[in-house]
Amino acid sequence: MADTRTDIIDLAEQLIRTKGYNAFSYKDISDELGIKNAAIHYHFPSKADLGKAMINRTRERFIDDTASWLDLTPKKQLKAFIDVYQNSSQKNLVCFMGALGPAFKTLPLIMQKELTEAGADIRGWLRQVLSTGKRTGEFNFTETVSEKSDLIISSLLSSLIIRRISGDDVLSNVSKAILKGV
Amino acid sequence: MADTRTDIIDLAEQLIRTKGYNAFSYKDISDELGIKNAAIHYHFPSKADLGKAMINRTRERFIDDTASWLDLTPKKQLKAFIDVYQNSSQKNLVCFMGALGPAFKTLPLIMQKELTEAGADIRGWLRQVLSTGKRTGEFNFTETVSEKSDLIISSLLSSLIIRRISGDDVLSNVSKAILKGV
DNA sequence: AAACTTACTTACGTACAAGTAAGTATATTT
DNA sequence: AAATATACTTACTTGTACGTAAGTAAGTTT
Repeated sequence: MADTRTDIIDLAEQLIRTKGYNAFSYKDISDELGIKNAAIHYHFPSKADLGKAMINRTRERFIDDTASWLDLTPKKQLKAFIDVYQNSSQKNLVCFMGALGPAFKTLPLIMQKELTEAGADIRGWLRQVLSTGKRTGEFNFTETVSEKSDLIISSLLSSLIIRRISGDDVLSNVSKAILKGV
Repeated sequence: MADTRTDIIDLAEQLIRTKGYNAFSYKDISDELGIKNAAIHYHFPSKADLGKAMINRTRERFIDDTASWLDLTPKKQLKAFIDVYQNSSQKNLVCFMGALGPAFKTLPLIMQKELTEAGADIRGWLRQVLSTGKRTGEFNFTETVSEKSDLIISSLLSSLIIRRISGDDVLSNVSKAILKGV
């Protein structure tokens, strides 16, 4: 039983994370799914609606994921978080923030808003995990929580981008450096 | 004395680093410079030629910059390197790798090649600086040189991207974390 | 002075993108 | 059985992009 709407978001996500928002078209999706471009407009009147839906779905998945990690220790939560990037790295996909962030200003406003909120979700979660780990003594980094959090999230995000450019498994190095330094 | 060719590359660089390669057009440049789009085609027959020229100029600047830092200690060289990003952060520009990397596959082959080489230049330079600093004892990080190098360059690169999304001065945090951990 | 080069402009061509209005077939509700 | 909603297709409009062929005006070289 094909759920066309879901299929469209799936493909949009893949296209955005390989080509970026500005370089994919409804035709890329309609060709792949064997439908007409107007069928996509039926589900998502504008391209901005589709982009927003994709970001929103990712946000909801993140909330579900982190909820399922609640019983883990901070270090294991951090590892689970890194695993999400590992998964993307294997598929040679950049994350949605890496895909959409550089051209932020070109995005429709409803996408900008959704993206900013998604980023705040993720950064907030990571700070909270690092903070808890430091309090319980599992972590003993010397930087502030904000500094460490931004260092970690930044390095994860662009390890996927640099992989694109260099072909090297940058995430592997970054992941080891993060875990040694925490 | 107006050097149109240089003006075009200047604008292309700014546009690529704010909107990305796929979202800027010859019209953006011709309007701004008060010339016709065909004038740009005169200097750069294809958009790929312009993109390649912009990357190449950045490469050459990097080579000049690092050459001028040769007498500095590794730590001061690292600081000078971070300053380049600080400068971009103030102008709210992402770096060229952050701008072009995510949509790498959509780029013309001549740009892909130039970009890959530019990335290798930068990563190679940083590894060498870290390696020297570790040997002389100025640095005492516990990670391998490759791990540390990739951590640093990744975190610098996307601190500019996350700044776009969040509005926060992420680079300030990242920069402090890097210098504490080296 | 004739030939040539440089740095453009004018005027197109082709392609493709987002989006829309109207029609249609199938299933569901009343 | 009639009306309505769902999930599309057909056919089109409008806008913009990259790129090119041909022309031109101002130097520069021979």
